[in-house]
Amino acid sequence: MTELAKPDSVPTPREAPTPREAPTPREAPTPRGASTPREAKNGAREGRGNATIYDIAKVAGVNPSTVSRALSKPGRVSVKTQKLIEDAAAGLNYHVNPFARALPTGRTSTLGLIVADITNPTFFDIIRGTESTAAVRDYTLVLAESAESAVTELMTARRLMATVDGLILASPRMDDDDIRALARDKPVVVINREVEGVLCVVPDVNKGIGEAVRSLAAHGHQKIAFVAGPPQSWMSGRRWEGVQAACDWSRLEAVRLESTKPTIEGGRQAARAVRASGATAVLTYNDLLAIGLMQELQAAGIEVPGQISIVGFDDIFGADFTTPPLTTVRAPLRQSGSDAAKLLLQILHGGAEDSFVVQAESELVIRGSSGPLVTR
Amino acid sequence: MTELAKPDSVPTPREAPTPREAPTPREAPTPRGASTPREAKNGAREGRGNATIYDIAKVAGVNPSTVSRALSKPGRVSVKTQKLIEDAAAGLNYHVNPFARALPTGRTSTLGLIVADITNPTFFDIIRGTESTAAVRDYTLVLAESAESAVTELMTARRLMATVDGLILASPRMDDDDIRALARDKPVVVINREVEGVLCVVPDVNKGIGEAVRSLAAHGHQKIAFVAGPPQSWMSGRRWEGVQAACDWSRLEAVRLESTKPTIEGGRQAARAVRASGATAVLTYNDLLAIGLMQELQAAGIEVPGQISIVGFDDIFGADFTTPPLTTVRAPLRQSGSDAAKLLLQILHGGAEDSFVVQAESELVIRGSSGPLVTR
DNA sequence: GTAGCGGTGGCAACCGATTGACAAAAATTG
DNA sequence: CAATTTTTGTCAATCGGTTGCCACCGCTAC
Repeated sequence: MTELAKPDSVPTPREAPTPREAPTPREAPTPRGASTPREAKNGAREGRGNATIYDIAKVAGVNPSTVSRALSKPGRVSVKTQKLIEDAAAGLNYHVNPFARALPTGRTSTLGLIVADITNPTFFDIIRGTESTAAVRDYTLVLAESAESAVTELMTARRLMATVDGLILASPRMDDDDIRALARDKPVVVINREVEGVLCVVPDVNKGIGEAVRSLAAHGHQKIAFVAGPPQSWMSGRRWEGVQAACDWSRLEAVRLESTKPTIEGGRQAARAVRASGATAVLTYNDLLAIGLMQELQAAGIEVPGQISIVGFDDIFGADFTTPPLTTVRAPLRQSGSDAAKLLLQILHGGAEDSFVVQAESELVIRGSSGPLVTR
Repeated sequence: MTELAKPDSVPTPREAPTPREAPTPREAPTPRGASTPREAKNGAREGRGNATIYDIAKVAGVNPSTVSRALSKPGRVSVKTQKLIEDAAAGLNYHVNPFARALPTGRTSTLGLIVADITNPTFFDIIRGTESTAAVRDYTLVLAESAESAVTELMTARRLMATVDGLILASPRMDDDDIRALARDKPVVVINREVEGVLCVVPDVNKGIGEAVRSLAAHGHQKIAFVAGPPQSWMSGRRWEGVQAACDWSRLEAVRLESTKPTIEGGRQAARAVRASGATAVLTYNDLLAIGLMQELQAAGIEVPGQISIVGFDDIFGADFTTPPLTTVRAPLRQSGSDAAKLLLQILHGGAEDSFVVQAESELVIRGSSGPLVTR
């Protein structure tokens, strides 16, 4: 059967297998790199490459398809053959080839995560959360960054789409429409932004903001400044609205100030505007701004919180290293990452709603940078 | 030939192609999910799934293999066909299927990175460096963590090995032998540890340590304590040796103290031993230990640096948030990550030595936590 | 005794791209 | 203009799993 006894060339393609006794054509030793004299000792599989289901099949004396079933469809084969195959697999130290599996099925056991800027510590916790939940379910995390550019982001997303089962977009910069287009292809979850028709994980900012404003009001502050983040940031808008609402409720005055960039440097630059505003308490779009602001104010001889209270946002790593430690509205970053991954996994397996917003809780963490005014 | 004269079905598989006129078997409309009545309108490729080289071939009127060559082997096909194919590809919005490519070739355009603990900020910069260089060369980064366990680490590494072209191990916890075994399979680069016979990227600790010790000596310190990291940490050992050598050279006394864990908490716990040691200056295995130590000493009313100088290691994010800001021996973390990726890419393409140690430079960053003793 | 039936296992067709071998066409040369 | 070399394109096999369909097996039931 399938005698490829041809001296060279003409490999007798798929010769008619006499139905009953023809073994698999794999029997034929036609090594891929026949040109390279690597001399593959056939049968023992010692050379490059790992064991395949065909090897297992040979050892266990069954058909490859049976091996495939035994290994992925529990209950589809008899316990006896199951054991036989499992033993053979263990003996050969078998591991499935993810690519070979992905090709026909499309399943890759891989989740993609795109962050706007790996440099930004806010994303550290999101990455952590995502990686750890993914790992628990035996999914691998693929990480990419968009360098704060909407174009790069879209390109990166498209590239990742090909290799992952689902995609997580953390604080995406691209259009709502682009996101929806992506989501039509494969499951997508967005963190820190609401997009109609797409699964989103957004922290409930209002609780933490309410706590912060009430705390400031209780300490006698009357005018509160909010240092905003980048204009494209959906979150920045929400936080400002939250601050306004909470101030209205507590009958405080709220003013909005802009920042050049949401970094320590940006915080430093905002100091002048803050002082000019006459506010005695400041909430900033994120912790980095708060830290920069505090450094600059302190350098100018202003007491924190004696003369001005500062409250940040997020509670990033290091927020408690400052002197005084930073009071901040903690966003459940790690949980958001984790929730996003869970949601994605749920869709991939159980199946869930197509559109849903998860509300994680934010809370005020009172440290040293906020407090009563000290009149001297 | 091949008469499998089954009564019905029988899609005439791989019918002997009369060499000259038989069209490709793909022509036959036997959709995969024939059971699901999805009614794939044949030819226009509008349903699920993306365009393939077969679609391009059909549009351009050439053979699929020609398409493959046009798209990956520059110069192998004529400019005319090249253009024809590229246009068709663009028109169909074609993207290669990475799995289909990986299956025969083994190339995945993916790099794996395993870190001991995603929680540890030291790794953030390594991740950044790796991701950015990988991205520049159009490689994707796959991230995994080993939860500080040698066993998990090895398992994770084995899992990743299947999907990546090369692997980067940041501060690995596993055996030298296990690492070498991994390296036999695919290119491996180790960061922050030297393993005989494996490519390594290790910072040259001595320069920074020398600067630190000389600086302390210049400020009149005579006895220096080193708070060590985990016993399994190769780096911790090297740093202690460096401190000893530098102290010998400057004729200072060096004592080694142990820590329970390399975290802020561990630093706090080390405060007692530090005070008991009688040293007036401390170097710690990493910044986290330094920060915890400083917090605890300050809480006990000790002046930093007036009564005791503290020097950390690494210069992680946030090291300059403290009051006083932390003096530290900066390790080129980001560059290490980047170098590791570059090295890997070099092996995968150009080819380089099999064993090589890259020495990146460390340097002292003087901030506020070190200085002269203030006798009162 | 035979029809009916659920449980098992085998066959072969895929998934989409790559590549060695080779043939046809084109370009070069004598 | 024929002989030879170089391009250029085609064929078919292959990577390693997955899966629809069918055949066969041993049982029970009528």
